[in-house]
Amino acid sequence: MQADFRQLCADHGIAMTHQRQVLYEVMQGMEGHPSPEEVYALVKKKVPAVSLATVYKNIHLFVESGIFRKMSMHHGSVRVEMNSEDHHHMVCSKCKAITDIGEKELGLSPTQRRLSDGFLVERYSVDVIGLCAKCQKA
Amino acid sequence: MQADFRQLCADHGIAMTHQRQVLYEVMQGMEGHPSPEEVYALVKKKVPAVSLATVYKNIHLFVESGIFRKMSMHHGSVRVEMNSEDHHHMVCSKCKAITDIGEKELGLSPTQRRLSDGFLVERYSVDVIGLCAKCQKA
DNA sequence: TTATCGGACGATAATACTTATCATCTTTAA
DNA sequence: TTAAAGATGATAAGTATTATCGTCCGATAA
Repeated sequence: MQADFRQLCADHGIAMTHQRQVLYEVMQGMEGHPSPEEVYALVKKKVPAVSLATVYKNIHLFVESGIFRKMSMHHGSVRVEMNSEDHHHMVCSKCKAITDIGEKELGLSPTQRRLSDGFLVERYSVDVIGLCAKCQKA
Repeated sequence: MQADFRQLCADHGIAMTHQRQVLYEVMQGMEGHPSPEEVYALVKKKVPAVSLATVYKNIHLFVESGIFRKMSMHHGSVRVEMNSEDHHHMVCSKCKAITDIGEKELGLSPTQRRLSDGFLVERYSVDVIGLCAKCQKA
């Protein structure tokens, strides 16, 4: 599996380092939209000398090189998307909780590949704003 | 028109002050997604003694009371939506430029009012990620 | 109109998050 | 194996935002 990560790095044109490997594995094991601090805390358990700056730098590197996808909206800090399925987000306007919802379940399948001004579509990202079940009761 | 703003404040349950009125009028005159600093710069021309903190506090107040809508995604700072038409956003994955696109033009009209886990839909906010015309050439 | 009181204001300190700097160490490629 | 390029850790600095607090303003009642 170290070989796997080495290959992944090669495929994405970045150097393979021990810190990056641990960071990648830790992030793979997390769900939802972890913050840099949360990732840092876990990486530190395996590499106590790791620096927060390294975590930030490599999260950005992973995002830029396409290994992970960024989803920073609605949080006060940078977040990375750990759900690799096609999905969107439900955002509660009251408690701000963010829940994933599958593309199919959302029942929204845009097809246009080119929009006004010649904008070339890569993908759609939908936020459904509303009230979660818990906040409806209150 | 001062009476208008007074009424608006009353309708939204907030007190009317000179600073708030100027802030509101300045923001009404801005397009796109101005940052607090940009708003502050303009307000300062009319009320030189205004504090940046007041601008922040009242932008939040306007958003919380429903006078304006927040759209903070993709920017490094809080942004307010000045386009009152129903619309979504096209985000260039290369240059990060954000352009509005009308609801109709997007060709996406979701209808579901209730989603999984009983989530009650208020509205949909769609970000189209892709390449703007300029970045496609380069 | 004036007195009163709660909320709003301005100045600025503090905080949260993120990035920059730089000396040292590790990877990569020859 | 070795030199060059790049990565790391420690920490300073930067950016955006929020908290604090003494003073002042605006809404209400008299």
